[in-house]
Amino acid sequence: MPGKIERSFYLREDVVAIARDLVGKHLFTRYDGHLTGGMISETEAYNGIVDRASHAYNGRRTGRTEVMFREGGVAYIYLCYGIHSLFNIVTNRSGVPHAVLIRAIVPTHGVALMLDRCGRKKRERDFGYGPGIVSRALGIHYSDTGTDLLGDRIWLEDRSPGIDGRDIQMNKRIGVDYAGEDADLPYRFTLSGTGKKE
DNA sequence: CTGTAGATCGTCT
DNA sequence: GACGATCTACAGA
Repeated sequence: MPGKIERSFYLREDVVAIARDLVGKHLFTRYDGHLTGGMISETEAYNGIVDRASHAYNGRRTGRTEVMFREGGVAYIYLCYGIHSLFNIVTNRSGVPHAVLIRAIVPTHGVALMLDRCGRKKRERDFGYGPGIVSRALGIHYSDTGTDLLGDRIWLEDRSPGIDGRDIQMNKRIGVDYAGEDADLPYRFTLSGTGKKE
């Protein structure tokens, strides 16, 4: 399948640059032969052991965060608020726990199935916005953590070479007030016009 | 339109 | 035993 993003993309040093580059890429899943996917429209970078907002801050290495220390190109998915599976992409080489949270997609493939998974009757304009919704729509469960993103279950493709850097907005991350000054770092990237409002 | 309460459970203390 | 990298429903204006 041409266009699948290769390992080297995930192995780069700069997780913030990777988060920016992921905006406009496509994320796909295939469960039981059912293809669903969309264009990534919002991401957040989590910069490893020096980032108070990261689960791996200060080298915290537990059963849950262990997968973040693996070589880039695998999924880190964890349960939030007992309800939501949040999907992250592990980056950098083995031992460096960098990750990028996918906060929103613009659904493109298997939209009817995604609506059904989310219990929606019709497609609202902002369907696909929100990290919990992204996983639910794509069928991703936190038990999928560790899945290799070069396999045929969850993967990424480069289908939008025309994304203009000027269309990507940079802002502070959401829901990380506990992180002190690091909560103000401009590690969130949004494609213009795809936010929750407007 | 805005604000807020409640859901719900794996993980870490 | 407390707490989330959240979402929805519902109340009030």
